[in-house]
Amino acid sequence: MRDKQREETRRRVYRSALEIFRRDGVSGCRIDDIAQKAEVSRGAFYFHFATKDDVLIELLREGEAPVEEAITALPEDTKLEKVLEAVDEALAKFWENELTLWPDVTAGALRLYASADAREVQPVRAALGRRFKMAAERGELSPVLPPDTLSDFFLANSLAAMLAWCANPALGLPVVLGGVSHLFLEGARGGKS
Amino acid sequence: MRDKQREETRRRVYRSALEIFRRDGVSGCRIDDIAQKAEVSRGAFYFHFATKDDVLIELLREGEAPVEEAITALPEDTKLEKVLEAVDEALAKFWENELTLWPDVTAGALRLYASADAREVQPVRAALGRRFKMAAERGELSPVLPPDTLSDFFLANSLAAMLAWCANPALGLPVVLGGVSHLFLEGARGGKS
DNA sequence: ATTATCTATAGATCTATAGATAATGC
DNA sequence: ATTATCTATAGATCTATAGATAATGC
Repeated sequence: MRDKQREETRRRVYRSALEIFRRDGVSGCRIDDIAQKAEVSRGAFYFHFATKDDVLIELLREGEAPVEEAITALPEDTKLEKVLEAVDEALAKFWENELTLWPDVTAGALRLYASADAREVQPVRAALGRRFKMAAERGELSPVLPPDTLSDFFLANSLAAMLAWCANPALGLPVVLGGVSHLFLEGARGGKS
Repeated sequence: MRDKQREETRRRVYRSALEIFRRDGVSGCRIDDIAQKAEVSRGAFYFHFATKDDVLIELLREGEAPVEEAITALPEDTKLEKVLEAVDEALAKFWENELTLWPDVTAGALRLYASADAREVQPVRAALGRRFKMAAERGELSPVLPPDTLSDFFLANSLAAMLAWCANPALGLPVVLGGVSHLFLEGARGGKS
């Protein structure tokens, strides 16, 4: 009962915060406005979230779920190329309409990964790492670099692509992600078909 | 005389801000401490820099100069591989000891590039774009993607590599940048030697 | 009775701006 | 005289925390 109440308030604060972020920008908005929309005191915001960035990190975590599901939904022997296509599609679907928030989300993510808490659960990283390993065993990848490293490069690459897309959104997120992935795979294959 | 005075104060505020940023973190530090170290009023900080991020953007701009010089110092017919090596070296030299600041610098850069001011001078982007174009004419690159696009991908790639390096600095920045560039070139060549 | 959730609020810090000072232009 | 640089400070907003309330555990 208490748990339910807390989660309900937390979600209300969370959704209100994202609304206000989209309207006024993350750094420009006032916590008071978020609290007012959620019909709680300003203190309640800080009870649930230490900073504005923590709201964005929760959004980032929610965005990981569909990507992880897209990976695990595929048979284990799926060619890596198809796995990466699925990742791109899931990423694009979730973030395509968050152009305004994405720079701040990334900034928050950076602070998170650079901090000590980076050792927390990273479901997408783990799931994708497994697929890269299997692909390497099937001979789909150049053996020059370890599959773990390649997997991390791929994710960093996609992140960078989304930044590039923010600066110049005309191309559309699916096209940008697809282009970068193609380039990456060419390099990772290292001459192999 | 007035100009000289202003620039001197501005530089003192700039250097003090970076010192305090490194000591207390960007979001954690107080403007008062910066102003006190620079021996000016807090208002003087805001006179020269609208926000803390603007100080970081100035650092980013200063970091572009040595990279641009490293590019233009090479003969025009230098192989692209050598150009990228020079870029990596200049990047690593400037940022290697800024591990603490780099996540915040990137975050500031994102806000800049996502904003309307993104149309400002981007000397590195221009200089590197020229080299990619010349390399394409010499047949060093796959003709699948336009050289401009490849050039932007390379920069985004290096940015992503520096993020990855922040999360896991054990490898050392030159190694990480070199690895990513190698991977990129393999892909950009598209099977060509 | 104890604890988790949230409110109310004091004190810290920031942002915006009116005004002081000294250099510049005429 | 006018303008650019900087200071002083009022008002806005945030952060930290003491205390109220209501659910939980015994």
